[in-house]
Amino acid sequence: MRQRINRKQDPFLWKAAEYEKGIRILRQDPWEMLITFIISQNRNIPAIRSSVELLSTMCGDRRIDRRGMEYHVFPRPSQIVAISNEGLSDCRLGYRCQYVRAAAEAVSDGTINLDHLKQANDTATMRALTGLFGVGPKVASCVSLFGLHHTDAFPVDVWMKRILAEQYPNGYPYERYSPYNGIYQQYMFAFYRHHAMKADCERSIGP
DNA sequence: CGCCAGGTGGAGC
DNA sequence: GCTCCACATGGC
Repeated sequence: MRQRINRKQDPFLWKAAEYEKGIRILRQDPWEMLITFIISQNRNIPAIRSSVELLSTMCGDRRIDRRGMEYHVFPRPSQIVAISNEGLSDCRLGYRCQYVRAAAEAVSDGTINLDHLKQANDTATMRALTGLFGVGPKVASCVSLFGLHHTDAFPVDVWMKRILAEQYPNGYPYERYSPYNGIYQQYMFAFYRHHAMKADCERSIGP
């Protein structure tokens, strides 16, 4: 995946790919990606995890692991549709309650078929996903990349906006890197976050 | 306490 | 098209 990155042409991406070469994109479940990324908007990671746990505990199937520990799997669409508004609100979803419900209903009643989108082209996929209430380009591209394995999907969140502004003030060469824009986005994102974290630590604890 | 968080819909231009 | 802004809630 790194072979088409030119060291002199794009030193930032080269270095990011070198540092983060072990990173992998999983083939996660598109339905779970859709709901978790809807939940993720305008929140930090601990708050996102909390809501996903609450939602699963509230209506996901119970299972017992090999050590006898009980846990809940991620709910199916019909299970989320069945939750009352009060129940959804108890998951601390805030104003995203209506987005989660709308998405669950659309998947549940067949308005959108996430599995079919695996074979669809990127444009059709983005159009279908952003047609859902509460799903914009960021969430749609995350579902495409992590859930549908569309390697060219390029999620732009607050961190990617910073990267693009700092490292690519004259524009990012999407065409050059197609169809691997999503893979390279992951290199850049991880690299930037790791260095931002490191910088934060050094500031707070000293050199 | 105030600001920010892996954004989006809606209003106004 | 584009630029503002409200939005619920929690972390720090």
